Amino acid sequence: MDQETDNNKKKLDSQDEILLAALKLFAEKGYFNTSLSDIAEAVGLKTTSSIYQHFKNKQTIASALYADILDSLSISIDDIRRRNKKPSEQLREIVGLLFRLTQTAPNVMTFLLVMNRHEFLPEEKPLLETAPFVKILKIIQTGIRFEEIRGTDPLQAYMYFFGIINQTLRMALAGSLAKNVEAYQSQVWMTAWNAICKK
Amino acid sequence: MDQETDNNKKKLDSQDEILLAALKLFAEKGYFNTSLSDIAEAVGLKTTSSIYQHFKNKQTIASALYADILDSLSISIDDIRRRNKKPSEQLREIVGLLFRLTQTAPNVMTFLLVMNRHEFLPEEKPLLETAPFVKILKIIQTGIRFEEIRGTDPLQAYMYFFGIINQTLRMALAGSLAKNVEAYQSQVWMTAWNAICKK
DNA sequence: GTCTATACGCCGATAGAC
DNA sequence: GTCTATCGGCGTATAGAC
Repeated sequence: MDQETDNNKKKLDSQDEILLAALKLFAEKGYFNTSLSDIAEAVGLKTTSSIYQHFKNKQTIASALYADILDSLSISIDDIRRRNKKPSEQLREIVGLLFRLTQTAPNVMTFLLVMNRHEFLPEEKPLLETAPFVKILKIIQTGIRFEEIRGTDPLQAYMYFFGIINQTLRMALAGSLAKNVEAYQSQVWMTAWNAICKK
Repeated sequence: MDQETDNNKKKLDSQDEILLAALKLFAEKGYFNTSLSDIAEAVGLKTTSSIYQHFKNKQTIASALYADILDSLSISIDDIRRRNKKPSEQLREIVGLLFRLTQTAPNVMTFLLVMNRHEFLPEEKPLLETAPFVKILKIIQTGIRFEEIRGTDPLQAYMYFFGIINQTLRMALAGSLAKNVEAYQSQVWMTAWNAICKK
């Protein structure tokens, strides 16, 4: 491995370290309650100056975080669509993914589901207009066309279905649930699916 | 009306003016994006100093706001419980109240449903442990006992029912719905109730 | 009760040495 | 790439005149 590649790798690692630390702090204390000093300290830097080597300012950290999370989510959903044919199966797997993420990467889910991003990222698109969620709406749309899902408005079906799913995940993230999130998964899925399925 | 009463009334009015302006700004821009100067300006004051006549600091404004909203909500729910016997009817009216509030007082609902209060009011109880929501859980509990609502865990029923309700209201507040909120009310109620009722 | 003036601290951000 | 040093600004909060 030549020097340039090594440098690039090192730089990417540093960036990811910062992003990871920022995500954790943002999710735990909120964007406005975490200073660049907090982030610097979390990655073992003595000053905030070094952070500016990787990011223009605090906002771009959050912005990069948002992009990364949406990207990986989008890829996962593409994968799910490829591996499953029926919209019901696709939704079932998406629910599985979200529950798993809530369990293994709660900070990611907190960033997605509980933080008010428009307060610190006013330029970014709302979640619903974002690639992965447009794909989810497409799945629902297909479900309606194939008469797996009732009604005519995909947004309304989304509202019912993910209303239940997201409320469950939010309560899990808030620590309001007695048991492990995944203990609720099958029952929550059934209830949510029942709210939108045909018959 | 004697002078003292007059003074008291004047003072209360000023406080309420500040609270109202703060609520609006908090809901629109977020707590951390609104400064005391913003609030002062909104109520026609030239400096922040005058605000300290009524509130110890910025936090106590938010705190008073939270208390006021929960109080009035609690009173409304008491009223609903008095006027209706069956849990289903009580929940039906609570849904009506929440939809109406979303329409007529969106800032109140934004403060309740979308803001992350723990970020600026870390001492305050989470919504679920709060008087009005304890009462709602009691209603659900009674519904289970009287076999109107299925299942055994009130929290889970809450999750399903208000998952759908709150997601609808949040989307309405975010401007993601095509029509007026109240246009969705009866359909949303049916779907939410169906998710928890004993068939 | 509202104002002027001011203090203080923190944070985001930059310049430049090493 | 990380550091020291430093700046400017904003926001909270206080003291005290009117």
